[in-house]
Amino acid sequence: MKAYSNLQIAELFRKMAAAYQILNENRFKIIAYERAADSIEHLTSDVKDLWDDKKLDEIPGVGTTIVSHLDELFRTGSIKHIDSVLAKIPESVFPLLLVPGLGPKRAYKLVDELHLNNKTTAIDDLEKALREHKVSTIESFGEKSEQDILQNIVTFKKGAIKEKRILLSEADQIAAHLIEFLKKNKNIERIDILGSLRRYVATIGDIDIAIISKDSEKAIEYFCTYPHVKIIEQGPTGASILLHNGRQVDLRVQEKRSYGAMLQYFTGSKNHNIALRSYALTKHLSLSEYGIKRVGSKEIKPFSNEKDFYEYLGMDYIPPELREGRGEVDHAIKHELPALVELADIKGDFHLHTNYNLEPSHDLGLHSIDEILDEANDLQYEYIGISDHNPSTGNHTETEIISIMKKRQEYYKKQAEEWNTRHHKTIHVCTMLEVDIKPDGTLALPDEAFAYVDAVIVSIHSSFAMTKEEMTTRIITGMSSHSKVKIFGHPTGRLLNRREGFEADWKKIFEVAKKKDIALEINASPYRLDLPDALVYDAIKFGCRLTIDSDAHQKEDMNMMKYGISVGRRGWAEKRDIYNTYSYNEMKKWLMPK
DNA sequence: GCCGTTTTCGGCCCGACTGTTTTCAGTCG
Repeated sequence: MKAYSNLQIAELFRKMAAAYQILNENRFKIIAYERAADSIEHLTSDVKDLWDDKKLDEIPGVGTTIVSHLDELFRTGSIKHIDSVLAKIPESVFPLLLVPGLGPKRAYKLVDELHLNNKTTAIDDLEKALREHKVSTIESFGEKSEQDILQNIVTFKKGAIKEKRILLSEADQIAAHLIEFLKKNKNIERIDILGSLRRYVATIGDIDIAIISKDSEKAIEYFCTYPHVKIIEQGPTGASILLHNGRQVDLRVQEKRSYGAMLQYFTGSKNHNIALRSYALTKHLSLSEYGIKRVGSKEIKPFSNEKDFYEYLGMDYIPPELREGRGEVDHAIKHELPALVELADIKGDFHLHTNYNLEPSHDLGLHSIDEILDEANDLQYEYIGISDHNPSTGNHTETEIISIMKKRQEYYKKQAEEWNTRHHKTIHVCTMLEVDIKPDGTLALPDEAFAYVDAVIVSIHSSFAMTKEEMTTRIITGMSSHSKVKIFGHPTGRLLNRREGFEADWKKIFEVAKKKDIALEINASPYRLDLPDALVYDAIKFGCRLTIDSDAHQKEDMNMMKYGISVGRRGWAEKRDIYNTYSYNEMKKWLMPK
C-alpha cells in the first residue's frame, strides 16, 4: 500500500479545510482541520508509527473524528468522507491557492467563472484571462484585483525565492542592514526584530520589524524609501515592502506606552498567541497588540514592555524561543519554565576542523590549530576538540591510517603546549576525530587507531537513501562500535533548503545515546542546525545530553555558536543538558573517563 | 471538529488592510 508521509497528510487536511471554506462549512471545523494539519506537519515522529502504537489521539488538535479518518487512511488507502467533500471542488482550485492574495473563496470563483478546468495549467490559464481583462468583469472583482492578481502571479512564478524560506543567518544579515537604515531616521526611537527571526526559527519567511515613533506617518514613509521592488501595503500602523532579494519586510509602528503588547503580538508564533489568548479568555481578558481589556469592556490597559504583559496574565515571562505553542503557556503559569542555556554558558567547542592534512575523504579546514586556538581564546573557551574528518579509507591501508593518526596526535599535542606556553594560558585541546559511519554501520577508523584520539564524533556523510529501519540500525551500530564514541554529529543529516533529514527511529537512537552517555550534537552551522529543535525537545525529555558545536571549517565559523544556542533554547535545553557548558574537569569525566 | 482548574456543551484569538462594497467579505499574519 502507498505510504503516507506527515507532509502529505497535512496537505490533505489543508485541502479539506480549503474545501470547507468554499462550501461555507462551520468555520471552527475549518480551523480544526488546519490545526490538525499544522500539528501533523510539525510532528517529530511518523503519524503511521503513532497509528501503529494507537497513539494518534495524543497529537494536539486530533480528536475522535480525525483519528478515525487516519485509521481509515492507513487501513484502506483513502478516506471516504474527505474524498466526497473534495470531489465537490474542482482540482484546479488548489494550485491557485499558492498565489499570494488568493484564498479558497476567490480561487474557486475564478475557476468557476473562467472554467479553469486543467489543474496543471490553472495558474497559466488564469494569467492569460487576466491579461485579456476577463477578470475585472466578474462580480466582486474589479480593475485593481485584476492588476494585483496578475502581478502576484508574475512575482510568484519568477520568485521561486519567495516560496523558499531563507536561512536564519541570511535573514539576520538582511535585518541588520534594515536596522542600520532605520536608525538614521530621527522619528524612530527604538527598533526591534520580531516574528520568526526573533524566535530564531531555523529558516525565515518574512522579516518583521517593530519601531517606536511619535510620528508614525513620517516613520512609515521613511521605511518605504528603503530600496524595494514594490510596496505591498501601507497603512497608518505599518507597511510591507518587497525587497529585491525576494524578501518581504513588515514594519509596525507603535507608541511607547503600548509597545510591549505590540512586541508580544508581533513576535508570535501564531500558535503561541492562540494559546495565550485562549488562556486569557478563561480569565475574561482579551488580548491584542494594543494591550489587555476585560471582555465586553472598551478600556484597554496598555503595556510598555512584554514582561509586564505576561505577568499581568499571572505567568512568567516567556522567552521568544519558547513561543511555539508547545505547552510553554502552561509552564509559565506554573512557574516551571526551563532556565534556558545561554551563549555565555559555553566553555568549549568539540567540533572544529583544522588545515592539518590527514588525507581525509571530506574537506579540510582552512586554518591552523594555532589560529583556532587564537579564536578560542577570544571566545574565552576552556577547551576545544579538534575533530577533523577521518583519513580516507579508500586511499590508505590500516597501517597507514594508524601512523597518520599517531603523528597527528603528537603534532596537536606539541602545538597546543607551545601555544599555551607562548600565551600563558591553559586552553585544553582534545584530540578528537569526526568518523564516518559507513553504510553497514561500521566506523571508518580501524580499532587500533582509537588509541591516538581522546574521543570521536560519529556522523553520516554518505548513502542517505536507506529505509528508516536500515538507517536506525546503521546509526546504532555505529554508536556502539567503540567506547570512545562520545558524540553523534549532525544527527539527521539535513541541509536546510537542500536536503531533508533522513528518516530514523529517534526513540531507539535516544535510548542507546542515553545508555552509553553519547551526546547528540546540535550542529550550529546555519546550513544544518541539526538536531532540529523539535528533536532536541524530544531528546531532552528522553533524558539525553547534548553538545552544541560549530563544526567550523574556518575560524570565523566558531562564532556561529549562537545559532546552535538558539536551537538548544528552542528545544527547551538548560545549561546542564549541554556538555560543553561544563567546566573542563566536569566535562572530562564524560568525554575521557579513565 | 476539538476540548475542559468555571464547561462532556458551548464555546472557539484578534485585528489590519484591501477592494468593491454602501456595511462587508476575503485574506493575511
